[in-house]
Parts: sequence; C-alpha cells; structure tokens
Amino acid sequence: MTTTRDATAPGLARLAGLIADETRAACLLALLDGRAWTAGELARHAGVAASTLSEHLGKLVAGGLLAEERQGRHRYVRLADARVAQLVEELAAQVAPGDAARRPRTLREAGAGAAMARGRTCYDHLAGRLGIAVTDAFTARGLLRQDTGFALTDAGLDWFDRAGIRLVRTGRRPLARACLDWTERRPHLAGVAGAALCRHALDTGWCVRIGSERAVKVTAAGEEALSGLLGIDPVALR
Amino acid sequence: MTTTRDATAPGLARLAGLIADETRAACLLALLDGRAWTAGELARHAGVAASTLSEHLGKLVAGGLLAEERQGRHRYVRLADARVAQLVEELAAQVAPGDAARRPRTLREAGAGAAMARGRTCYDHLAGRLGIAVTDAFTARGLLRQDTGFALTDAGLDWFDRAGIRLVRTGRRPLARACLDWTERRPHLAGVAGAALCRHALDTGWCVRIGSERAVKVTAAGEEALSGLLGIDPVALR
DNA sequence: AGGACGGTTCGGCGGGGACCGAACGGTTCG
DNA sequence: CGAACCGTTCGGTCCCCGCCGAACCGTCCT
Repeated sequence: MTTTRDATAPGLARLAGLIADETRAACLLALLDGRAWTAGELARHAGVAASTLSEHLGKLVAGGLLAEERQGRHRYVRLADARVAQLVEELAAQVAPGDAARRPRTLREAGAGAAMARGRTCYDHLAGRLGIAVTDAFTARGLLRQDTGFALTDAGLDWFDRAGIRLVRTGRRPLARACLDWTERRPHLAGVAGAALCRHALDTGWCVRIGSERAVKVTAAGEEALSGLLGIDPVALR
Repeated sequence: MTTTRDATAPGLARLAGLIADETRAACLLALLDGRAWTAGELARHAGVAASTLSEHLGKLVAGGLLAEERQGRHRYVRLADARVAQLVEELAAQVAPGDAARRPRTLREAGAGAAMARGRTCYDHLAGRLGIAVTDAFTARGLLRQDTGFALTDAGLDWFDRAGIRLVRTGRRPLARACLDWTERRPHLAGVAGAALCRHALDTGWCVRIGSERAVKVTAAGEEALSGLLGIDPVALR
C-alpha cells in the first residue's frame, strides 16, 4: 500500500498541464467570452506564431477543453461546455487576488477596462457591475436566496415565467449557480437561469456587445426594462 | 491591442502548473482527506525520493496551495483552506469521467475501495454513499433545496439549530454548497453546513474513521441518530 | 488560372524542471 | 554520547515541451 498512488493523479496532472502553459491559458481566458474564435485571432491575441498556436489548439481539443468547428479555411474553437468555462473561471478567480500592477497602461486600455468592469459576459451569463446589480436586485426582491447557499426561490421562478424567459433544464447543469466575479469579487448569477437571462437580454436588445470584445452596454430599452422588472437604478449601470 | 494578453494568464498558468505534475497531483489528492500529512508519508505515498518530495512541497507551499506546520523533526502539510480543496475536487471531478480501468486489482484494494465508496470525508465534509444519503434525506425532508440551485431552507436552518449544531459563518464561505462526488457522480452537501455536520458526526461518535485513511464507518449510535433525525434507513449505509 | 490567405506539418533549437543519490543539519530516543 | 530518523540542500543528468521559420495544402476571391 505504500505507493497507493491515486489512479486519478495522472489524469489530474494531465488536465492541469493543459492549462499550465501561458499561451494556452491566454486562449482559455479569451474564450471565456463564450464566442468562437479562429486560430488566427487567437494567435494574434496570444502573440505567438500561427504554427505554435495550431499545436496548442490540437492539445486543447484532444484534451476535451475546446470544441472545434471547421468552416472552409477557418478553424473555429470555443470552450467545450459550461463545465469547462466554470473550471477556468474558478481557477482564474483563485489567481485574481494576486492582481498586482492592475493599473492600466494606456488610455484605451483604461477605457476598455472601465467598459469591462461596467458589464460583460462571462461565458454565457452577465458579469461585471451589471451582473452584480442584477444579482443583488434578485436577492433584494426575494427572487434569489444567497444567505443559505445559492438558489432561486419560488418567487424567482415566477419572475422568469412572467418575464417570458423559459428555463430549460439540460442535463445536470444547475438552474442557478454562483459565479465569482474577479473584478467585483462577489458572486453573481450563473447556471441555466443566468444564461437564459443573458441570452434574453441580448436577444431583446436590453444589452448590446461593444465592438468584438466581451464587454456589453445597457441600452435605453434595457434601462427601462431592468428598472421596471427589477427596480434597478439606471444610473448605477452607467 | 493585438497581443492584449490577459494579465491573468501568467498567474493562471502558474497555478495550473503547480497541479500539472503527477507527483504533486497525487499529494493534493491525498491531502483531500483534510488531515495533515508529514513529508515522509507523502513521499512514500507518491513513490518518490524524500528529496524530490521536499522540493515539491516547497513549491506547493510557496504557491499558497498548502499550509505547513513544523513540529520537531516533522513537517506537516495540509491543504491551505476550503477554497483550495474545492478547486482540487472540481478538477478531479472533471477528470473522473475518464475512469477507465476502474476495476480493483487486489482483494484489499477492493475492500478499501468498497469502504471508501460507502463513506468517507471529502476535505471537511461527508462524501460517498453516506454523504449522498444524508444529502438526499435533507432534500426529501425539505431541509435542502436542490431543484433551483443549492441552498438550505428555513426548515433546514431549524434542523441544525434543533440538533445543536451551530453554523458559524466565516468569511465568504457559503453556508451550503454542492460538491460533486466522483464515485457517486452526484452532488452532496458541502460548505459551512457540510463541515459542521461532519465535525459533529465525528465528535459525537456517529461515525469513526477506519484506519488512517479517509474512509469512515457509521456506528450503531450513528445509525440510530441518522435514522431518528433524518429518517435514513440504516441498511442503506452498510 | 493565379494570387492571397488561413492553417498544418516538420526539423531544430533552447530552457525549464523532475528526478536521484550523497552529504549535511536537527530532533528524538536509547 | 551515539545511533536512528526526518527533512533539506546541492550537483548532475535527462527528458519534455514551447517556440520559430520554412515548406506545404486547401480554400476563397478576382
């Protein structure tokens, strides 16, 4: 029994090894926006040669972290599923506390940072101050219970129903889940409900994406809707 | 903006790198039992020279994953906190689906495996069939809500109160949290409530540890208590 | 058809890190 | 005090892996 090395260890090491490279880590973080990127975009983003990135993508796909979809001469990749997104998120959140030198270097970086802090998508749900505001409003109105865990209340289910947002349970994914935001350091709504809400917000024009990044902006219609349905002060979102 | 490499990437890669070695992974998994191990025990467990393991421990401690405590000529290490335990758990759970060749090799391995499957600690809470049984009983009795997330109900808070188990909120740790068990593939109760319950169970003799492993056994007193307080059929725990 | 472009494969280079054994310092016990 | 024991430090070896540029293949556009 000495050397009862847990059979899980090799797999765990292999999985962590996929994330343990700075270039691959940068890719995973970029893909946290939930969209599909081409290999070239990722190569430019990470600052390495296309050939290098191609190999990285091969490993990430083989390891099950990414899903790929080939279209013509393009190779699109995205995070394999919500589970992987949660994993990367969680690891990143553990790291964030050590965010030394967090000051922006340039003006446009400052602008982009501010926009991201205001509102963004985190894989498939809302994050940033916007995500926090929504989550807080849910909690304050008794739609979400955070004091004894993290779950929607019956009133919360009603709210989604009345807002015309359908919650479809899929597989084992929880209806509501806390996602720890790494700019706000506070939990916000993720899971099926978070994804449905985000999708609804983008579909109905409550929010729009800014540029091609994952930052989002609340529209005038969105301010009205969020104010009316959840009592969120529009000023807090600007 | 090309090469807008996320500032989090280096930290993420470094963190993952700590887990990306098979020997270190084996240590982390072993430490998931929540107890403190000596360097020598871990070296034997992992099957490497003491000198090698010493370096690994240095890195894990420096990286904040382990906490150390020196006593005489011994160096005890344990997981730094519940957050780290959750991280390792979650990564291991992602790996587990690929549990090919899960058959036990020897009789005693089969015995140990069966005991672990029956009941064990997972860092600081109960897992295995025992953990599932408790969680299911909580849910069936309306003490825990799993359909819309994962949270104790008011009745659940009452139950802990009446059982004389105090729940002390500490820092940001959630009162109730789902931990995905990798033998049962189902969520069970973790967080402050899970830890308090496990501690109470061990303190009052509802359960006892088997040998020096993390497997636990329900005692006669435990069967009575769990049956009386939660309506759990004692036979299901054997 | 021809040229531009996205992605992949391959050879070669370089660095980091996991491992061991030997030697050493501290602690415990006879 | 000396012997056994636990852990650490150090030198040295070896292998893995991330990186690039060049050549190549397939797709898209004109």
